[in-house]
Amino acid sequence: MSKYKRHLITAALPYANGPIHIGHLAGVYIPADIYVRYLRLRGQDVVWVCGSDEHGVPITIKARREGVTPQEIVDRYHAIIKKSFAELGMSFDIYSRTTSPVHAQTASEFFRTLYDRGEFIESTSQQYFDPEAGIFLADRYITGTCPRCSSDGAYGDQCEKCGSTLAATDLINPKSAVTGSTPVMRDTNHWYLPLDKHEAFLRQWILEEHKEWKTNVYGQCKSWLDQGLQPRAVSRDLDWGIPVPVEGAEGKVLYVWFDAPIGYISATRELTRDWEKYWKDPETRMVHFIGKDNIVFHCIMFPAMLKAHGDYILPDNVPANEFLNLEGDKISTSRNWAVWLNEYLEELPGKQDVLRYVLCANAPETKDNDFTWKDFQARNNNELVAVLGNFVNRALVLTAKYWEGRVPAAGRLMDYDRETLAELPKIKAAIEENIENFRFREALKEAMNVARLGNKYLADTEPWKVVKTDPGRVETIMNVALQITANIAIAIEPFMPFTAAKILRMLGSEKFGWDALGRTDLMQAGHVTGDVELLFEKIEDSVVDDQIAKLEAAKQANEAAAPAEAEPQKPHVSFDDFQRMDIRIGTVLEAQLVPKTKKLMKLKIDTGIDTREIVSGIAEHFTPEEMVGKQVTVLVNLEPRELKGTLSKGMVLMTEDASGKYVLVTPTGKVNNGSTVR
RNA sequence: GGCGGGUUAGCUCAGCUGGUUAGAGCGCAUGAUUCAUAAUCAUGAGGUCCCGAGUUCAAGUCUCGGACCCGCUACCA
Repeated sequence: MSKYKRHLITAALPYANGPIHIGHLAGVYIPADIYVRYLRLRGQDVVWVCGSDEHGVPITIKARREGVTPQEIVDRYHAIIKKSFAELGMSFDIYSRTTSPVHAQTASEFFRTLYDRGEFIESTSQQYFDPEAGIFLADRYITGTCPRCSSDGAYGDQCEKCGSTLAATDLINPKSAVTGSTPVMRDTNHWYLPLDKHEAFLRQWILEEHKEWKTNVYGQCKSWLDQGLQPRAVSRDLDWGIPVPVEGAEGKVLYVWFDAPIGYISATRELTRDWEKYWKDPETRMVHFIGKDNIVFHCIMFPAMLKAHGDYILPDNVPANEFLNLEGDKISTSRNWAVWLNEYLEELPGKQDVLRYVLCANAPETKDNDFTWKDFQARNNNELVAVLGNFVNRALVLTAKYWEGRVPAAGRLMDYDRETLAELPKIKAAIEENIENFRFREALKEAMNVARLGNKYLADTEPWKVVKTDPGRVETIMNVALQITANIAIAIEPFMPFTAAKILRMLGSEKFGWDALGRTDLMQAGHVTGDVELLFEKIEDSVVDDQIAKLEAAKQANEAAAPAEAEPQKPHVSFDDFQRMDIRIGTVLEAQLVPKTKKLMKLKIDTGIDTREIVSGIAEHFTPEEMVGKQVTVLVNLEPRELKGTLSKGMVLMTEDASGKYVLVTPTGKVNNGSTVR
């Protein structure tokens, strides 16, 4: 750390299509906040930037589904996210957004610089253009008749009826899904960042020079590098995003993964005129806090972009965390299986530090971890209340009782006093060592050891007894206890800033710097402490029971209300089109898993016409045993296709339930094999 | 299937470059204590370190094979 003059810390930009949940917090924001607060306490020059990631396709889809503009979607979630972060005490220097004008300018300039230097591969192709909307159409926004199976409603990238992978130009009678008008062919360009060109550099930089990165990060990078990097497209045909700053690129925007990391730069630029020294001076140390899903973008793609640009520094470390589960299940927005930060803050007011503590103590640093409300309660009651809150309370209550809140003078220290106080610098060193190596849960444990030390000290010295025989000795004991209390306020500040502030209020002290940690003269004799209050309160069973019940209820309500997610209707087909499909009822005679695949099952089906083999992607939802004997609905004249060595002749029709499990479409009564569906 | 990560006490996790009786917090048991939100302190009981083979004087730690879990990716017509 010492060889750097300043620090630039980034936390992954949350995607503005939903609120923040505990998984985001435990994986990214709480560790980052701890790290930043620590650096600031040490008096380091540090800038922490973040903001909402507001471009990309999912936001446009959500907007369309709700019948509002993408801007309305991102405005809504940006506001929610920003507010809840602030309430939790996330100490960003700036929380910006990628729809800001500064970002548009920054991202454009960045792209343009690479473009002008010839860092992109430009690939020209013929692509459909919607003359009515005035935009190029992404493949998926074109529909038409499939050249293979003649069905209507095929998409420009593939036909969902026959499964053929198509080029949009193959479609017969193409239509724009945006306006319904007939698109025309025009030349269009896309830009690719040739990652392969930077492979040698990346290999050296990561695999040789950053062996200290976390094993998951290093391993993931090595895996990508060993497989060989490919050019990656950095533009998309979309009307939501930063326009590609090149003449004739109407209707094209920067790919969200090109755009988003530049958001870090933009945010810094919005924050300070001095932004360049944070991004371009090699004496700046940059650290990206992210989740494991972002490793490739932050370790391969963004560094390649920065390197191609040439002026920028590269990250010194990318401490990616694993994922947090909730009550044994994956956190899922679509299934509403999550603890949302904005709701937590409303329902458990004043408990910011409890959440910060629990999520840090249980952070998924090396592997996926589980958050349970029972654990939340236990950590609050058995650790925060019993160990930390209790010690601070004991020290202050005794002081209030014996000397009306006046700090007593320390007399002659006994060996045990000295030994106890000598622990403080050791704990300080341990916290530093752990935080600097991104081991926050261990660091937090060390910080809590200060309170444990205090509890033990009081139990061993027994001031409540000694006061009857040797009041002078008790003055020394309580002085020591109060020094320990002041040390706690410093040690926990990065982790639990609200509690640290509360302790300082109770002590009647101003904030100490990190260097004060370990000192034993923080509380001066005669100083009068403030009013004593409880740091934490016990959490009753009913509180966590309510939260668990809420989770279950939300999940069930979500499943019941599943139709809200129904796909929009596809374009009309003619009766003739429908009649071309030959759908029959058949019976499964045999079923077996296809070896070396996860999803495929080979079925032998009596269709009434014949007995044929069909390979179906249902192995994760059914066992072969339960398939045998079932009547199923089969599209029998689907063009045969070879799958894993078997010619699959037809398709078994399925739907899925709210949880995503496949459900067979079958007649309600027994019918003859070969009966047609019409 | 390919690749990455993981598998250590009831629970959640540490164990760095292989080396004495494998650690911590919580939980549990017993005892002490009463200043404190019945909180605290001490002591203790809990482990075939996923399985198998190998290298080594010595393996939780290295090598090979296998099982299971989580990601990314391919297969889903």
